[in-house]
Amino acid sequence: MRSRAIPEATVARLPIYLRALLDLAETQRALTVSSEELARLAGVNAAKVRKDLSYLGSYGTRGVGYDIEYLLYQITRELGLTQDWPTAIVGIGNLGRALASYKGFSERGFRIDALFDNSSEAVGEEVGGLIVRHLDELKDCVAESGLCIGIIATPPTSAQEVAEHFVDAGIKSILNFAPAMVNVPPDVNVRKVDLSIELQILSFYQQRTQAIAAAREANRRLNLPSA
Amino acid sequence: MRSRAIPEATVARLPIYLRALLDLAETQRALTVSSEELARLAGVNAAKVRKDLSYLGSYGTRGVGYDIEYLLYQITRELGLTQDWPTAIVGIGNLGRALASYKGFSERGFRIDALFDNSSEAVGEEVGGLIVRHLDELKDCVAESGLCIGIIATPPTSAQEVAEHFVDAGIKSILNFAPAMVNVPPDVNVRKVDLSIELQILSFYQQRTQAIAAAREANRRLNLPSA
DNA sequence: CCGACTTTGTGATTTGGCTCACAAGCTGCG
DNA sequence: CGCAGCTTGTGAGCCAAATCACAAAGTCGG
Ligand SMILES: NC(=O)c1ccc[n+]([C@@H]2O[C@H](COP(=O)([O-])OP(=O)(O)OC[C@H]3O[C@@H](n4cnc5c(N)ncnc54)[C@H](O)[C@@H]3O)[C@@H](O)[C@H]2O)c1
Ligand SMILES: NC(=O)c1ccc[n+]([C@@H]2O[C@H](COP(=O)([O-])OP(=O)(O)OC[C@H]3O[C@@H](n4cnc5c(N)ncnc54)[C@H](O)[C@@H]3O)[C@@H](O)[C@H]2O)c1
Repeated sequence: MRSRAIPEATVARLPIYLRALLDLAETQRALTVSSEELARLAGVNAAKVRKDLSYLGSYGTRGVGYDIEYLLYQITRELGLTQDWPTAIVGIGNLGRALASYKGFSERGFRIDALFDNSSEAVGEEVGGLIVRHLDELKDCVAESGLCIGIIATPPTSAQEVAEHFVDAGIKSILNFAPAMVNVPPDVNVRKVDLSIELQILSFYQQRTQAIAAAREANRRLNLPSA
Repeated sequence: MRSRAIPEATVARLPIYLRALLDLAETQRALTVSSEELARLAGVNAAKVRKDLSYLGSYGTRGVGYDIEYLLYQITRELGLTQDWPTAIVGIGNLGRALASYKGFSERGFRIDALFDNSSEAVGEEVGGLIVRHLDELKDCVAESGLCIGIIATPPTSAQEVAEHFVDAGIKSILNFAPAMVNVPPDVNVRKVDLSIELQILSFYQQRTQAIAAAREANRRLNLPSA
């Protein structure tokens, strides 16, 4: 067995390769793909693709490329997507509803199995083919149906509370959409998705280029050489 | 003027500090905050906070900490959030609707100003106080109301097409929710948010810990020393 | 005003990941 | 079979970012 330490940065790219390979497999233009082409599809450079794939083992053939089906299988296996991951969403508001009715998750092995809320309006409602249950039922539900992944889609003020419910129920992987930090024991893995942050980063770079353009314009008017 | 090159990693954390500071400012417990406390609130370590803030200038006071209001203002300015950024969403389906009715964006200076779709069902409908318009009107609309940021919330097959509409209309900052690469000219900034990828990364680490637990269990049964 | 204490700001070092460049290895053809 | 042409796999060097560690600069109590 080789060194079983795949760099984090590589893990984060495997799903991108996976998607690109699925697209390739569908359009059946060829049985193999070169690191060059995969790089183009994934939007990274070829050396990075090769290095990333080399952490999984030597699955390519020199002079030919990578067998698409085989590579698909290996990445799927490495990411743990050969099994389904029963997933629960807590907080069935605007975002929770969108997530609950999204087909793309189950296509990738994430079966949304249960929805929870604590408001009497939401509980009992049907969303995306599931009945919304009360948060209090979470623990029993995890015990019964072996839920593995928890998604937080409540307002930020409730995020910590919901995280604690998840931890208490034995869930070890949490995806948090609320713009708030949550504290959990070290054996629980939390990932945060913050959509506002992405916009703010865009804002930073856009402002910067606008500022540069404005400065250049000002210089031009003053007949100074551009910096 | 000091070295105007803020590391990317720092830029990505500024919004996190901003949020933490806003929380602090609301609960008015103190006028200043130490790097230690800010670090705790932001979920990073204190040295990193200090180094990040030092890129903006020396806004702290030794022995005391950082003035919350002043730091808030500086980060806001640095991120370009002293102005509003008129934003458009294309693709008013499940996700687009959730985004359109989300109040958190406008609170942070991202005013959702226009919604577009290309299906006759969606066009004309009212969502979050705005009338959905046809994608063909995008260019005129950008010219009129100076839209700055474009959000793609269409299926992946349409992502490239929508991106080209944005580019054609002169938009320089794009946030892409569709799981697909888009190619744009180098002066356009695209950020991608892929929710499935986050789940897949969780899956990887969960599978890994499960595998380790299973191996340990197997060893125990065989009366071998644990690895 | 002094000395104990707190907290910043930043050089120095370490770490992790990216890129380059090329030998190794495969294919196919004459 | 040998050679030309690809493409992988990976060591080496490079660069950005994380962390460390501490002097500098402030506060506060007496
Ligand atoms: N809607 C978006 O597009 C969007 C975008 C970015 C971030 N977010 C974030 O996602 C989260 C959800 O956003 P939303 O727009 O869906 O909000 P929402 O107000 O529409 O829905 C929140 C839901 O959570 C439920 N809830 C509240 N406290 C709860 C608790 N303790 N236990 C269980 N359920 C609880 C509420 O009953 C409600 O149904 C928020 O944190 C928001 O900041 C949303
Ligand atoms: N819904 C979710 O929770 C979720 C989660 C993760 C990712 N996504 C991604 O976000 C995107 C949108 O998801 P959704 O669930 O809202 O899909 P959806 O099918 O509900 O909505 C897509 C909308 O885009 C419109 N559209 C299609 N082609 C268009 C075009 N060329 N120009 C303008 N409008 C067009 C459609 O008319 C529809 O209204 C998808 O790419 C999806 O993969 C969604």
